[in-house]
Amino acid sequence: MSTVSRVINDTGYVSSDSRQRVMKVMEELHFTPSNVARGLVSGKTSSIGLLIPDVSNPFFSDVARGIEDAASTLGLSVILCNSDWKIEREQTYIDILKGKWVEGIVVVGARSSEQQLQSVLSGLPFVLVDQRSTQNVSCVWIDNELGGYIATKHLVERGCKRVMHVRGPANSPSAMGRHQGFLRAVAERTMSGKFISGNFRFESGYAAMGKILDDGLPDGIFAGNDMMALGMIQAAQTMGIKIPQDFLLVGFDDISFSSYISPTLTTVRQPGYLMGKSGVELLNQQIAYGHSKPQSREYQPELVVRNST
Amino acid sequence: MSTVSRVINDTGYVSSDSRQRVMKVMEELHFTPSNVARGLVSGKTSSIGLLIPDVSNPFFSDVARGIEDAASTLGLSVILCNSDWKIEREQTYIDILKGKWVEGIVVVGARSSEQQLQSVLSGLPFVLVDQRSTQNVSCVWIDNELGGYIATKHLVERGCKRVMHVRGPANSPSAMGRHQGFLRAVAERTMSGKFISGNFRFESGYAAMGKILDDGLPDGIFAGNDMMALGMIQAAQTMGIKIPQDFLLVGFDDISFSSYISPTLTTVRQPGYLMGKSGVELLNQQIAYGHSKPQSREYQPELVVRNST
DNA sequence: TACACTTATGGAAACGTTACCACATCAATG
DNA sequence: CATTGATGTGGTAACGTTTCCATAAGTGTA
Repeated sequence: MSTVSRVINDTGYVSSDSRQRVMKVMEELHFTPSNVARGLVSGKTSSIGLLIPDVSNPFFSDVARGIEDAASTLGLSVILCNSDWKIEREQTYIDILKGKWVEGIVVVGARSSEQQLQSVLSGLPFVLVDQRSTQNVSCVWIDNELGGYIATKHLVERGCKRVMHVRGPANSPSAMGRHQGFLRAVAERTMSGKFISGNFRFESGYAAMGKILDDGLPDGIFAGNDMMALGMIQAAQTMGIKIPQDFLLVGFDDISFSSYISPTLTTVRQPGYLMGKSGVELLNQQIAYGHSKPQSREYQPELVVRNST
Repeated sequence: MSTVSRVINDTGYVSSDSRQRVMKVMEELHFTPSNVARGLVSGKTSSIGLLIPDVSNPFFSDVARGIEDAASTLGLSVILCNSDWKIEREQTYIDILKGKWVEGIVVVGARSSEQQLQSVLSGLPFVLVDQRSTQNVSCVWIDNELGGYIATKHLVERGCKRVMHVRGPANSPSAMGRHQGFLRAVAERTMSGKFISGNFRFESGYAAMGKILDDGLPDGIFAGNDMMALGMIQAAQTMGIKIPQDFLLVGFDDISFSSYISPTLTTVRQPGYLMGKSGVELLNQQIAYGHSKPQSREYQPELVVRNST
């Protein structure tokens, strides 16, 4: 019924008499308008997709929370998709999301290349979060290179002579950026910058500590993220190595646990919640204003000094 | 076109000639069938709602991951809703989810009463996770009372004479159960069981440590969850109190950080991932087999002994 | 030949909305 | 009085599928 539609959407002319009658009946029948039917006719489903490696990872769960909060404010629902960093799962989820006519997708820390995403999504708005765009795509990111530089410089300024980096996985742009920042800071002082590779997980930080000890302990270590730093702290504790007495340690991310652990961890803050929130805002602009020019939002990495240095 | 539908759903009679032609065209046009239209006609949207207090909380993000994995296996998408423990937001989200015709809802650690949920959902399948049902509703839970008992008994067996409990918020059934288990264990030894209240967050554990010190330090503390236990560890460290030398500490949940911190935390394990997974399985049974008898799945709390005791 | 059954195809209704158009009433204006 | 504009109401097509029905050709059997 047209009049019912007008009442629900508060559009057009409706006499207050009809309005009241309609409202009363809706109340009685516990009537909830169908978003599905609405979506079919209008093409707007008020849903967006969230493609993220793993919500149970503390950094990503922060991002996810920011995304859901912002989306909720805009009246958008979020469909959660965990890709586990697998391109194949990313593609599968994208197909599903397309079938659901989501209005856009927030892609967090994806493995698929931008070309892949663009071609698969074929026109569906999307935003990259925690990843810089080289093409013409909206994105939210921080300058990982600068972050790596800041972290390393902090170690040097604290008087470290031999610094090391435990970097993230080879195929991660973030890990790459931080590593380059590390190398730049090291080069400035004509120091050598040794590094070993991890996978961003606690266990790999724990394991790294063993390898490092074999090579002789440096006096400063920059860990590619907080989870690995926590692993290193735990390993050091087990080995009787003291932080910051025996070496200084800097992490990256500033997940909440970094300030809950002992020693509290000096780290480079990445505002996950905010980045998620911004991602949705940019996405919403694309959705609302059609194919406007893609925008990027860059956050500055920020050193948070705590007890580990 | 009927034939296209038959090809897509692999149903009815289609000549291999037509099938090939249809598939070829679908390929060329990058055709993805619309779940929205499908949902409208069939009433099945292949989506479920996830109503959870806060995904950025480590225990819940584990649960959420379990839920998404299980749902994905069953071909269901998950719509994420963070309620922040607010009844009002729970209700709002439920209305939204109903409008979206989700096939069911997994309700994790809700504040709304079962009666409220049942009346608002009016027939829509749902499952309670991390909460026991007193009505006739499917649920996945652990015996919090037993968990509290085990934790406290462990302290007593380790030789504690004066034990205390830092419990969770008054309106949380989990907090209540654990507290009761604590009281039972204490009563068995005719000990007095003092307690103070927190809100399950790190900060409240940190704050609790201060109050406890004013009253004189007990030799064993059972914290209502791991986050508060971590807060207490951190506070103790600041105050120069040593764990387990000065007092023993037991937590609850076994979030991953409990084994990443120093001292590693003795705790009562609650299998969040599995509980989420089971929740979806029970929900799916309700969805698939109509209103079959509600089932409940109970997990046993399990003591994990580490260095804090 | 006549009948039944299998295989194959397309037409039409239905799902629950919204957008658009047609129409009706009433008051104000010239 | 005729015209205009504001106000209000209901009919109908459309969105993209699936389900059901009608139809038709081909094959085997009595």
